Amino acid sequence: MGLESYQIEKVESVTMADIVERRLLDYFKKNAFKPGDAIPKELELAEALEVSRNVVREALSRLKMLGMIESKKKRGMVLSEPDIFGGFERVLDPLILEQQTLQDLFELRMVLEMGLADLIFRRKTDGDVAELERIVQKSTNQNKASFKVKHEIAFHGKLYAMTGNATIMRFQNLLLPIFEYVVAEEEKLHGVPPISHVGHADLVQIIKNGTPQEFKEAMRIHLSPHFDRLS
Amino acid sequence: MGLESYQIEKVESVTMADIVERRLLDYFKKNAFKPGDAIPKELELAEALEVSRNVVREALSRLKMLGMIESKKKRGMVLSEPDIFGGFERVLDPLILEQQTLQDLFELRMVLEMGLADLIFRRKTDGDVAELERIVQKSTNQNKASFKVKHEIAFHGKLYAMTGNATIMRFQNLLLPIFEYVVAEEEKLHGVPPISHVGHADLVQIIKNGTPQEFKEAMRIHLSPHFDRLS
DNA sequence: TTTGTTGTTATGTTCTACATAAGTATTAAA
DNA sequence: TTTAATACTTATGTAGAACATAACAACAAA
Repeated sequence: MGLESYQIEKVESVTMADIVERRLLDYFKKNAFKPGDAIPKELELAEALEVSRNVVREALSRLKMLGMIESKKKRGMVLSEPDIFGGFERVLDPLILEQQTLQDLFELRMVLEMGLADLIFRRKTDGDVAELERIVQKSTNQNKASFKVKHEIAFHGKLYAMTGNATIMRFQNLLLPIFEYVVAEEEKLHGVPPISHVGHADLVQIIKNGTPQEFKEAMRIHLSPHFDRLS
Repeated sequence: MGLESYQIEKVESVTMADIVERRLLDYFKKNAFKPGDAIPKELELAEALEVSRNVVREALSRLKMLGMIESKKKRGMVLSEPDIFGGFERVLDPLILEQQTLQDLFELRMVLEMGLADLIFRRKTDGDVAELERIVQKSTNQNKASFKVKHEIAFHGKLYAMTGNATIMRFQNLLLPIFEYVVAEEEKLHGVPPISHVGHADLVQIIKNGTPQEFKEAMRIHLSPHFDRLS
């Protein structure tokens, strides 16, 4: 019988900084702290938690990284509106993420793109459509690979921008390098995917005169070369 | 003319820990570090960067929080597969996020839900459909509000699970409390939204016998009470 | 070969000291 | 009295030393 049958769980050493970090987060939630609220001084926290100031500073440093805490000399520290994707951004390195996670993120971006339709149609303006047409226009002449990538980013980026949702916009921008990395890896293995039957120009026409339903179907076809490669 | 026209940017004090954190991340990327690779000792880093061991430890502590680094006494530290949404999770407190961000995340979850169709149809199994039917069945009798919430979570959670995408699954689980919070806030303002014409039972039938296109439209109608309240 | 001992080493934790910026109070000048 | 310059105070930022602790390594004992 192998060792794994004993369900041995590896002992991950929990440090004081881990505990203090957890305690601080709980403390903020329990007391309904809001951005702008002052939080106790380092020495007070150290005393209350019965750890050294150093440990407290390590925990605080973590929350500062997330933008959750801001500190000024003499004034002390205040809770602040965190950068919601700050931690996510730091971790998004294709080299350190598992292949499966990269694949998952690739799919996630496609899922987003498919789901954008209703927001886009709800919030599109004539100006938006005009700019999309301008973007498509510029790409008809160019053929260089580097330009094509830029064009892809400009077009799909504009689609996200049209949702009027800054958070979704930011999220997709973070996902973009992962998407490109996975596409490049796929191309190494299976060659360049066939060009889709539905291009950007078609999508723009649908946004201009069509319906969300048509857009969803068109986007599905547009992305199908990628979709079809999923396991 | 207001001050804002001068584009005054607030001076955020950059600390040594901020710089060292940045340097470490760059260092890992530049040298193509992979999970499992050993990284220099604290003292070596401190010496190389010409800062105190304390500062190095603050920066390392941040990366440890993200799961990017693991350390063991004597053995030293190794790079490791980070928890991709670890930082995100810590920051997801409705009380400290801006109202607009909460709204954005609410929309993001709906966008996800709309976009799931193709993945679900591509990967559904008979067992999945059976379980969905079981979930719907159980809800027909119950009426209590608390049960309804649980049922919502079970049903939509199962939909995400059917995508076979652990990352998307995790993401939606993190988004869930935000979604519920926003729904609760909306109900305080505008009362309980009208029940949609398309219920869970209808969605299951479509998954069983219908097409992705039908599912997308059905999901749109199912979510429309929420959608219609968006600005 | 296995088990026990001893030393070594890198991280974990604490303590002290001082630098620095930014309020606060005090004093001097108008 | 009001204003400006001054010194004082305080909380964070940084540095350095010291010791605790876990885990590896090497050797000795069974």
